[in-house]
Amino acid sequence: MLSDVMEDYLKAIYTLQMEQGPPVSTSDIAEYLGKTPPTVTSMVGKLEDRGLVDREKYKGVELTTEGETVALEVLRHHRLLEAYLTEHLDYSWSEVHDEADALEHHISEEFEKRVAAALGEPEVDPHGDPIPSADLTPPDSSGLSALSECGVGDRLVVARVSDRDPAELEYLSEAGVTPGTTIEVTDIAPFGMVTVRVGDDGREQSLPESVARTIRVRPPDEPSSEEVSPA
Amino acid sequence: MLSDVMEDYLKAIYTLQMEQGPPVSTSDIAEYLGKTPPTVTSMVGKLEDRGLVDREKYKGVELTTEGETVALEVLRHHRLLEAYLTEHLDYSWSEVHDEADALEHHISEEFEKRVAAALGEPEVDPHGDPIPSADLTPPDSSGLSALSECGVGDRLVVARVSDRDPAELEYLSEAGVTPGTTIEVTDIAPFGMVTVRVGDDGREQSLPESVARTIRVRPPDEPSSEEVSPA
DNA sequence: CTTTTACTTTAGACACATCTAATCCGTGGT
DNA sequence: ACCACGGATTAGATGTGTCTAAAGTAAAAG
Repeated sequence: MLSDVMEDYLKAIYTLQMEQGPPVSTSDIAEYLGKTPPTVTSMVGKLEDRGLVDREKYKGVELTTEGETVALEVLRHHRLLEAYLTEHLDYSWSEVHDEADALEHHISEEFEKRVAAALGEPEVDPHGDPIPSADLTPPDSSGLSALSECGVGDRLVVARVSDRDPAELEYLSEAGVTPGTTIEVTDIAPFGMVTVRVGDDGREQSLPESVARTIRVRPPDEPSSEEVSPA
Repeated sequence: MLSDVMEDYLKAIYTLQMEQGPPVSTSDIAEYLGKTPPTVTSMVGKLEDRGLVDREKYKGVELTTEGETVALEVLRHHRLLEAYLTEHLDYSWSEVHDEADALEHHISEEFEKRVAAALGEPEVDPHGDPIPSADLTPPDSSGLSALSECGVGDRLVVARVSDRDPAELEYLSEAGVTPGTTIEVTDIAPFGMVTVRVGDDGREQSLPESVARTIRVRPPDEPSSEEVSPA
């Protein structure tokens, strides 16, 4: 049996691994979770004892296959909940994260199944994040790049936005920068501020580098993917 | 801030007070929650420090108004969840209790509001238990009696059944003994076994005293109440 | 090659919820 | 009245997750 807290650590390590690749440092985990580094050291030790992470002292940690499976399970819960709350309980895009965080550890396998069925076995959540499949094979996120890495003139489709900061989500929602929307980069300022033309109505919108870094984009058209359709 | 565990204690004390009236004994709480008596003594002390229960040592405890409000809030969550799971996620009558127990401590006020709205502000859950109103005034359960206290020949309407034992619920569901159903007591055996004719199809069903004690009934017809209608 | 600096880990403490073992009421039986 | 017995409480220990303060390590800067 794994505690809620352990699940949170595994989810955090997974997320950080996705963002920066392994190994993940103690202080990054601490900052991500709002804990102190000694707390993280202690917890990571317990996770190692259970075979959920590999660790090299003073270097960092990496999820084992088993640890990754747990993280994917939690992430599946989280993202199914986000999708369900948005679709069936009238939550807005920016409200769902905290609710899903609170509930993700406490739903049964049965609940997970029924929510997935009610949604029609979706493959992405409202933010565009991929929902791990029921068999918990790692989802493939290749083919995406960060908006902050793109150049002026690039035409792109928004694939994913971060769900961590409600204020940022609110802003992006207003701006029309949502998964499935086509955008074009019109300017990049020296300090990283990216300006984009959004969708068909030609609105221009500037985004600080810190935000652009959290937006994942893919090339437009090319009939390869499926799910997202501009509403 | 109150822990999940404290909420469970308050809910347990509330339930026991409803069943047997105050004060509630340490060992009854311990048995209800599956804890040992010293654990309960210790927890009850903390609840007293916070002004949630009144206690007389070696006698028992009773909820304060504040403690009762917390219990009602938790109960409202629990019963709204039971109703929602049954109505919108295809749960059966007997499956909902454990899921609701796990989730009741972790839903936000917002979630509570939206679930209540999605259900049309219901006043009873699927077992017939009254759902405390949003303002948390104590629900009125007068006018109900236990099936085990009734006499041969009585015609009654089932008002509530206990949601504690899934096997019992399964059995009652099979038997057609559900809230809103009209029944007639046809026999009472010396050791308390009650036999009833159920609904319109004249099936007879015998229920041990331990079960009959958990079924609450009210007199039939008399246009006074509203919500339950035999489906 | 040494020193500084940034980060990590160890040490020690605390709060919570739980247990077992031992002690302590209070009441019902004699 | 007394005493015994059942139930309640105290005492003391355990496990988890957290913190602050102190010590340790590794890598960059001089």
